[in-house]
Amino acid sequence: MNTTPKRKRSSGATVTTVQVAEAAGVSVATVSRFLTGVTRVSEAKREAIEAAIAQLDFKPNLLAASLKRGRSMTIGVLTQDVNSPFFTETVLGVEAALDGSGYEPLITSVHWNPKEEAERIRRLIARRVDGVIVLSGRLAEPALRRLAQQVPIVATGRQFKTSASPLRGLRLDNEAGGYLATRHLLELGHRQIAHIEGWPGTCDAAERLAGYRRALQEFGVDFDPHLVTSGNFSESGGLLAMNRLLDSGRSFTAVFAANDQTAYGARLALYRRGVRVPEDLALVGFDDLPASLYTTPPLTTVRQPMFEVGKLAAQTLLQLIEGGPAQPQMPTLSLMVRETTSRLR
Amino acid sequence: MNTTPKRKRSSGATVTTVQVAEAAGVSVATVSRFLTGVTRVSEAKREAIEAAIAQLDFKPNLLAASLKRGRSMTIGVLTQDVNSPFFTETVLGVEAALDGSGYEPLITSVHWNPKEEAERIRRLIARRVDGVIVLSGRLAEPALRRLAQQVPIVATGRQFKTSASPLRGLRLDNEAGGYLATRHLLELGHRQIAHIEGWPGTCDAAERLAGYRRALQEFGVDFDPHLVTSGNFSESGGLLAMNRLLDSGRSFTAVFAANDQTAYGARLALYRRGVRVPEDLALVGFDDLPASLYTTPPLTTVRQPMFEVGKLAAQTLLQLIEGGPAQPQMPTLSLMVRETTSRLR
DNA sequence: TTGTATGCGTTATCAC
DNA sequence: GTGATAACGCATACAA
Repeated sequence: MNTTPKRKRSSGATVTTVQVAEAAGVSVATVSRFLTGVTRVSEAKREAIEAAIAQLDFKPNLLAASLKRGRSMTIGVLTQDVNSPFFTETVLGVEAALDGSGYEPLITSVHWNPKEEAERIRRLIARRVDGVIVLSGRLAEPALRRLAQQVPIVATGRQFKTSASPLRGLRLDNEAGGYLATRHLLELGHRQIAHIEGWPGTCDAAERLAGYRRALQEFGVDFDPHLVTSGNFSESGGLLAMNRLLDSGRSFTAVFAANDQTAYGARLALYRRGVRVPEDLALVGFDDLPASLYTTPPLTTVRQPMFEVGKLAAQTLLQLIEGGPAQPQMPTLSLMVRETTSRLR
Repeated sequence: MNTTPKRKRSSGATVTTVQVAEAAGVSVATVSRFLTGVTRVSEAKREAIEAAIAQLDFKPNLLAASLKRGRSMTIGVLTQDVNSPFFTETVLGVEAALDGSGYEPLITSVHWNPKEEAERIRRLIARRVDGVIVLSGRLAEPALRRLAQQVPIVATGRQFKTSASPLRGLRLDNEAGGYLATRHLLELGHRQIAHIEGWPGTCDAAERLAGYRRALQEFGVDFDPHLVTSGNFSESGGLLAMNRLLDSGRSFTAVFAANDQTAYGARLALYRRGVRVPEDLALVGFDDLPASLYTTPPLTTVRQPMFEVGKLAAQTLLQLIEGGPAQPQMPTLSLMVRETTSRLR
């Protein structure tokens, strides 16, 4: 130990259970019992301890407790982008589910970087989190499975082969969402429906496209590859894609964008060119971000119940930690009909 | 200890430095030195330790290290709403500043609730975080100052009387922002300029209003209280306020909204009534949220450099932790002229 | 450079 | 119900 007392807070040295015990005239064990509530403590000692704690301004050290217990009562939450409503809404759901459970979330963001993702999980494990929730992770399944041997993991937006290891995937039916969006347009009379894809190569993008194709087929509309152009789930991607579509010379009366952000970008491209929505062109998004209620006009979109997904992820993880079975039932997608779609005239 | 081994991971019992030391044929101290890098270790032992670590799949326990060191190398970040771009952008700045410093952020959200805020900080202290960053906190100064005696705290969106305790406030000049927004409208020829206030009673709201009044005065325009109506920094508040303004019968050609979200709501009210922006009415926001680049049309707004604020907050906190002086220089606000404002015709 | 011994603050085991 | 005491896993003062 240093002789100089390492710059402590004003109150001087840290006060520990030992000092509380001394001041209260009991043993540390009793103080600990009082704190954890695991065993009954007599009324007299209880009061003495309470007084001592108040007088000394004692704050229990969770670090020490966690070390001893072997559990930290924290769960790590990895988000790709703290700046995206899509993720933050899920985090809200996680927080809601954890509230009152005794567990606390430890949120970090990894910026869509799989290497950073693995590194973060390792550091969380080093911190001895009791479980990890990965939102829309990009880490390969084998790597994830290896990590799951050290700590239970629940990942959203993914599916895994087996549920042997404490690893669960929570995946919404994106194909059904794409189908819902496209069918809505078809029902409104549209037949020339373009699609701005999501990030090429991702499951989400592929499944939404598949749903789009299934709806077309169901209505007897031929699939036209020229009406499909790729985006990247971002506003700028949507803007560029919309411009490409407009410049292609193909005619179309509706657009299904792979997500809301893509739709926002597409909307701006249309505004710039004086194309009215929905009079000249119908537009449907995917996600139902909070902002979609206040776009001009409010966006028709497929609602992803991310709050519920977050809640479910946390509940599933808790079950995994307790050693339960954990076979979660996924919520379903729904269509939010607003003002960017109207009957074809 | 339980006789049942408390459900350990597949690899069996946790592997510690002791076992690594045994396997490598050295002492625990040497293993520790290898891990921390505080002292040189001979090449031979170093290799032996590395081999042992790899073979045993050893993961250092940060909890134990933190307990021993008295520092956890984590800093707590309190955000009011993980779901708001305003906060999440600040968090990004914090992460950027912390990156490479050895410290890791521990993010939690407290939903604008001062009681929860205090409780969260206490729990963070229990976890022995080395510092706390509070984003737009609502906790009263005395309470905050008391907590700051236990751990250094940096709070954004606030100012404090003295800098005696390890507590710093980081506040942007909101008055200057309100002035900037209003002057822009005045320069475009507008004279009847309405204002939708922020949350009544908050500093931010009051200062932005003050800036609005100063600009009016500077241009010799009388302040008309009927052109000011209160909002609450949210979309729905902006929508309601805009409707009130429109229904009041007063004439005005421009609106300065207290923040971007308010402007989004106002924009929707205008769309619903067929009022064109900016042809019929100019609109200015405050914050420059990422979404404001993609509204229809893109929103003219006052940019709050929240990323920089987050960075500055983290840097200031780090200095506080090291015991430095820490008198941060705040960045300034700027106007982002986009497409919701035009010259009065 | 390396090893020994001790302690960080708490919880859990055991005997009373 | 209560009190000694031994861990939890790691870092460091000290001696070598």
